[in-house]
Amino acid sequence: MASLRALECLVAVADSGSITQAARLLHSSQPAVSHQLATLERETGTTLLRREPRGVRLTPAGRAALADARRAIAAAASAVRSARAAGEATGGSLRLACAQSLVSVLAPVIREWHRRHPEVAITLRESTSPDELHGFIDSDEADLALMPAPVPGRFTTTAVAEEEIVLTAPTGHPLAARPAVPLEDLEGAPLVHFAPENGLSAWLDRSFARAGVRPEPVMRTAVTTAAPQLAAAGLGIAVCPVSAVSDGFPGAVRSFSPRWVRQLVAVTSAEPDPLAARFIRNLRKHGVHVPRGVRTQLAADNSTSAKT
Amino acid sequence: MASLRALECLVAVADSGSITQAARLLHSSQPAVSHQLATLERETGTTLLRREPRGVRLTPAGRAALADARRAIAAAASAVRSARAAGEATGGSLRLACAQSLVSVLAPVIREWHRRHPEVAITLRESTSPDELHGFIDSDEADLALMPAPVPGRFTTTAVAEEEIVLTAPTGHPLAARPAVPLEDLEGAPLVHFAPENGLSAWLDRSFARAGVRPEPVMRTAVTTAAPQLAAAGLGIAVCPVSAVSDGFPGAVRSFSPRWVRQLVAVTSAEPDPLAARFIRNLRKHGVHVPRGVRTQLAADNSTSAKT
DNA sequence: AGAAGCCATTCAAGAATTTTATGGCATGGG
DNA sequence: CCCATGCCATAAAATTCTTGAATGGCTTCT
Repeated sequence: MASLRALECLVAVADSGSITQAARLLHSSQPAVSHQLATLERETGTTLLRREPRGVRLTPAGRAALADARRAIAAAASAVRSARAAGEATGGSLRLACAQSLVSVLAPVIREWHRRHPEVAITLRESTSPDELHGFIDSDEADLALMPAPVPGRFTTTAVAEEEIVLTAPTGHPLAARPAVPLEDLEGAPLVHFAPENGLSAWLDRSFARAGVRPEPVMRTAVTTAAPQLAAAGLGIAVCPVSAVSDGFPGAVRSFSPRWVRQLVAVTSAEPDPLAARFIRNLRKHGVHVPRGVRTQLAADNSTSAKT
Repeated sequence: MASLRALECLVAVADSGSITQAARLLHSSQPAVSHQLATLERETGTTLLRREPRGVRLTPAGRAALADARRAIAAAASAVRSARAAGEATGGSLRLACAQSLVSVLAPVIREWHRRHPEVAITLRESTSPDELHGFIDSDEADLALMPAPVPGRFTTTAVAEEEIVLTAPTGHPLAARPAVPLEDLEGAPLVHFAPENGLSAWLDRSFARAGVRPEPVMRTAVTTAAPQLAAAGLGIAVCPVSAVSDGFPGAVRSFSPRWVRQLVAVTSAEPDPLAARFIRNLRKHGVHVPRGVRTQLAADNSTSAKT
């Protein structure tokens, strides 16, 4: 393969009409350029330029190579420029993934990011299944996933925020009578649960089991935001992240007592690359907006990147 | 500037997902590739790939550089391919120039050439002025010019063909009574001459002077092919290359006695480059078709390229 | 004739690349 | 549990490339 240097020499010679001048342009010596050109001619098997008393001029073969040589040089320069831009968050692309229920959490961060880094192309995939999110990272379909803890240990996680788990119920429901509800009170309560493909399903079951409480599932939905809606419609209560409760929710929303929160973490397959790292910083710094005025708490300062 | 080698490494790593594999693809050793990538990362100031236990994967910055890297490599390869193609007459472009009157001589050669080398882009400029043709070569606006001898000594010329100079006259003109006309007979004859900007003008004058004969110019035209037409229309006689006499010419055409020919030469600014040289060979070999059955004679075999 | 500009060649120094050898780390099988 | 395997990084040596200095040939201009 022809070296880029040789192609630069060809271009410089074409532009200046002389090897000596080209050497000056390239901050090099005349024999060096001469040699590069000779090498290129040997490789192409043709004369690229005619040597004349007052300089050189391109042969048709030289002209033929010239355009591509310019392209090659430009592309190489562009390659390092693109990489550098991505490193400085002024270019490149960032592929995000997140749990479906967290889109509303992520959206304002993305909006703010895009305002500050309009050159970075953002892609967002969402999923209700933690396994699928893990798969996105494993198979390198996403650079970074935002999802609730816990996460398998093979990933690198950065704690980003905490999200409150709340009880939702129809207005006037007995459980909603108190400002904060002990988890034990859910024993036997009619629960709008989640379908197994929704990651919340297994997680809630684990949490209930750990607390020794057994609500009564009356139905299941895969759509996270649907559960509180269904509950408000009178089917029972629902337990879900506060981010799944839409603005203008037509039911009651109550904290648990004690407050119940889960970690939101940024997941990468290893130490985050510069672009992802910067996004993660934004994620933590920018704060996370959650509907209905219930503020998701920012992670404590000591929640740094950690391979669990 | 990033070396092409480093970009190749990046591409190979992206394709194979591992530095070791990439090294195999590149017929190189693993540390060599590793080192190239490290250099590239140093130059771009970012990590291009994340090292993981089972290989590596690109960071966003790596992805950003990847597309351009591929382009650069492709363009570089294309550059040498283009040059090689031009050297073998399977590509490139050839810029021809010729005396206006010789278009009819050149046309069939170009047609045949184009049939055999369809990938070579041919450009043809024409001019009635030898000086302008010389200028095309001097200023590198043309690779090769076909024109009548003589040519200033600074050029390299290759004799290509001989072209007969003929007398044209209205049918029944006294000078046309004989099958071949001695040049002396033109003394005092009414001549349709050429305008000064037409190269034939000065050349004819020189030739007449050398022969000691003085025809009587009755008018002048800059358009070579117009002279025989005007002569046939009754204005007098005309002396011009046989190639300027169109097919179906409505007058008499006579050779001189002895035959009067002029050399047609291919002019280049120096030793012709491979593509031009090949075209010149075609020019000589293919033979030159001339209207009205009067064959232009091929140059003798010993008329080789020569710096006069 | 001499000066100046341009290019090719030669040769030695310097730089960059590659190889060889080695070590750390994680994974998977006996 | 331990070893074999596969991956990458590092270090040092060898090789290869590239460059620079000096020189000579050529042509043109003065």
